[in-house]
Amino acid sequence: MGNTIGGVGVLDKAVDVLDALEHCSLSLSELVVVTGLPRATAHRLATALERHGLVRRDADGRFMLGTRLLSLGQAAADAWPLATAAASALAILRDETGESVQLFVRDGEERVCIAALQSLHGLRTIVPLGARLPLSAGSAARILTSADQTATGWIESVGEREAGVASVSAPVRDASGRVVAAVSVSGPIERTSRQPGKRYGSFVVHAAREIESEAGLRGVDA
Amino acid sequence: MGNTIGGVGVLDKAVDVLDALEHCSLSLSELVVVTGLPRATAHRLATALERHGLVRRDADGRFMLGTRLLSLGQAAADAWPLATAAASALAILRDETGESVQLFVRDGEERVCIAALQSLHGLRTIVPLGARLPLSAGSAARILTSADQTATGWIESVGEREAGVASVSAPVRDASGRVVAAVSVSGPIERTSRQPGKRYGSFVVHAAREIESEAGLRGVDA
DNA sequence: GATTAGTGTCCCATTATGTGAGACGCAAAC
DNA sequence: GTTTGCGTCTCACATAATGGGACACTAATC
Repeated sequence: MGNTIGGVGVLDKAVDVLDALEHCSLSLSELVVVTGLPRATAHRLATALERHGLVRRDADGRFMLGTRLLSLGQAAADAWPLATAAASALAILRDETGESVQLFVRDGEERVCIAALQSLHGLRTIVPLGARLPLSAGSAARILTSADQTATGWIESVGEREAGVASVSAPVRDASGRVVAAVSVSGPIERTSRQPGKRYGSFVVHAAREIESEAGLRGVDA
Repeated sequence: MGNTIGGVGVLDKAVDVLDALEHCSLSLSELVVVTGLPRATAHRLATALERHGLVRRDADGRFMLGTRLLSLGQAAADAWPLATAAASALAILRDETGESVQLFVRDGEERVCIAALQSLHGLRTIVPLGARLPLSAGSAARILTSADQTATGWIESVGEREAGVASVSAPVRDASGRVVAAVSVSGPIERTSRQPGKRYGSFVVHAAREIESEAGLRGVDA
């Protein structure tokens, strides 16, 4: 009733408030505009969230995301054993290739970046931790959607998800062979060339094996 | 009505659910036990949270923190300009001292770790990002509570907050001189000695100055 | 096979709960 | 002084959350 989309219950509205605060701090009035909630309601929800540390206020009284989200975010990251297991392998991969590297998992009809390290170059691809990307484009997306073994063990895409960006991805599989994640290297076409797989493919595949053994997915190391 | 403490509204109960899931994944029945909520209510809340990505379910249907918290956590971290500004100074401090380093800010009657790098030693202090520590103990706590200038510019504590752990902290101040954060180095007494300030004090103070100029708190660099 | 105990899911009458227009106090701007 | 904006709080109202209990299902136990 009233609200356009995605918000009828208290909880939905509360999430709307958090969403609104995700990108920048907001005064109450701004919050009202962004969320479309009545002033009194927005105020009540925001202060309720503040009571739980999910929202905090700066010196000027503006609302912003609270510190509780730091620990919850950290805990959510820990809930993916893969992400921690992949840390060192990703660091090595980043150093080997010099480009940004990511670890994606499927989550519903999207893919989520659960670990990422950025390239040290000035010009680089940036995929922030927690970013939700479509399952319809990008080499990692194809890894996560197709159950097939690729002949090479990796898949490349050039300018598919975003213009000027190329990427190579390899599947991370569990003991039963199911794809549980995708490791990716991505960077500007100018550096990666139009055959990124040729250059980075073997590194990515090796990183995937490394992650599997580190996470204990494949039993014994090899 | 009903619930013991801290939960009467939907929102409070929803937060209870998130709290319950912070440390481990839970089946519905376990969630019921932990939160004290009726089965139907716990189920409704958990699935509602799932709809928003704040909760997800593994293959067995167990509830755990969702991927949405990754991006919210990331956004919450970005909301502290200090944390990002401090990144390089903290890395240098960690390398100089070899010990774990943290950046704390006051949040209500607690202090929160908004940035941390762990020592590379096997034996090390671990203060996870987002950790909430008391304002009553530890060198960083004293920095955040006392507005005074210390003669040395740093404060040390030995075995105060936790046995066997010593730490040195220095204040990070804004343009008006108000303490906005505390930089800390902490490690096992065996390595830091009982006078950690002597060894690390100047490094910590220098890091604090570095963070101030990087964050633009002090106007011109110096 | 029948029984029991344990899941997760869903319904629906009841009422507790959140609602939001409007009043209020306080600044700063005009 | 007046006006305009802000955040905050109240309170009669009815919407929206509630939770006991029914249901389907699986896995032990008899």
